[in-house]
Amino acid sequence: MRRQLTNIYKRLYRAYGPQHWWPGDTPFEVAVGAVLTQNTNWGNVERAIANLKRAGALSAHAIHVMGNAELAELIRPAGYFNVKAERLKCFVDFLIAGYGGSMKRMARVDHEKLRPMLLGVKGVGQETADSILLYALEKPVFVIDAYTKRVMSRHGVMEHDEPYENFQALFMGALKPDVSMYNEYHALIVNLGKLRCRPKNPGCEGCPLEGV
DNA sequence: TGCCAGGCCGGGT
DNA sequence: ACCCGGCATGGC
Repeated sequence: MRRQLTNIYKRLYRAYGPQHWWPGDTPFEVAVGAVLTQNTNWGNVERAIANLKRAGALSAHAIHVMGNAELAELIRPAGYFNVKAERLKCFVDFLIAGYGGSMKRMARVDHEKLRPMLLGVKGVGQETADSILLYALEKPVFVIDAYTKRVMSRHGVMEHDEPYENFQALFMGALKPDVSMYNEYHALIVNLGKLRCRPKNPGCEGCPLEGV
């Protein structure tokens, strides 16, 4: 299994090169993006983040003091804007209450302790928590998402309906903890999913994983 | 035009 | 412990 997972990584990396994720200028912006991109096209998230920046609202304090309706209006392009406004608020409340609004201070917490705390925030599920841990806080945590399940199940690594924890345990049991590799691996999978590994394309023609 | 996008929650079984 | 409906915009 270790061989197969490293092989897949090497093939993707050779085919597409480094992805330099996460798209975002600061750890806080990465965390905001992680919430906004839930079941949502990244392009729409970019508009929402641009709105926040233009309004000078891309900070823990600004979001903390903003009304839910006003926040929802700014993030409207990201979809589910009412729920996401509340979720952003919950995350920001958590960040302010525990770490004075500082991602840097939150990063000092051991990730095995921090992960369940993040999961306790309403609106932060496993993928969002792990995206924040890996991409905003640079913790060696492997992120699983819909693409990962789709790609890996298609190549016989694991059944698609296995739960998140099983996929994550598979990767983290097989691969040494390595922040930059975990970062690239997940980004490459998403890139692959966007490009061609989709339900309408069962053959994956020309896919770098052909035969794996 | 309909389907899909880097999920998550709450209520029901 | 699972299953499902709801949440919503924009691109193709």
